[in-house]
Amino acid sequence: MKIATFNINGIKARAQALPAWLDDAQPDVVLLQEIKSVDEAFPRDIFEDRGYNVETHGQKGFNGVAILSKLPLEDVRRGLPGDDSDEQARWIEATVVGTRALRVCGLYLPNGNPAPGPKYDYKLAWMERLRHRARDLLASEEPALMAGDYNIIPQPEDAARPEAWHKDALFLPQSRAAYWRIVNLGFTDAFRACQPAPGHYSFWDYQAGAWNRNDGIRIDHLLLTPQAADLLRDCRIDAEIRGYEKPSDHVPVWIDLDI
DNA sequence: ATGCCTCCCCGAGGGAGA
Repeated sequence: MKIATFNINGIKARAQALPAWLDDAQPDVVLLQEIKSVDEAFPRDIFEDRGYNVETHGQKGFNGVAILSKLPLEDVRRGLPGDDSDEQARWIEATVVGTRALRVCGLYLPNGNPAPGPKYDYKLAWMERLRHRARDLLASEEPALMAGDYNIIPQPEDAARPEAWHKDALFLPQSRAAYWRIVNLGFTDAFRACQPAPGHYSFWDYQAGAWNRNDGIRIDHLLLTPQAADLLRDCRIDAEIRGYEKPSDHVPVWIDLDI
């Protein structure tokens, strides 16, 4: 089973590039971030015509997450637990019903800049809520994953120019500590498990020719529970589509699970 | 680089992103 995460930076702006990638890559499940659309305006037909079930958790203007799945989806839940006053659409989860059930969680973790400030406080608070959900997910002892745009550069080797990010919310020690506090509960970073080498990125800024200079960062991650990690066959980044027509600033990261 | 693009809101220029 091929499962991808992809921050598309607006469904309207990606109405060509996203289907083109789907037709080429043929993922079974896709976790989308930054759909920047309300549920009613999401172009479900594009995906249903290709055999995907579609579940969205959108909001007007920005944020918004979705799940596409060729297999049935059950027990869909929207919103990260822990703060009923949080109205930002950054979390959706569901069970993919195949030969064996797989719980998939799609997330768009807050950027947090500028740090310090209220946006950074929100990021750290959101990560603490994420830690609680992660802990419960591990306790289930089922194959499960949390995948999406984490807005975290885990290690210096995950940035082409780590020195440029030292004061950034994506790389501050406090941000990385919060990320590792979650991973170290018992998750496997699927990409690092398959590819130990530095120099692999999932985001390149639109500005200053970042793609042409390969000035990237790796911030889109798939974290697997032990029961899912046991099924991991491969993990790759489809970097080449960053150079295609009207790309997102992120590219897809995907895993192949033996399920 | 406290921002060189791009996306969204709308129907001008500002917020947000990373």
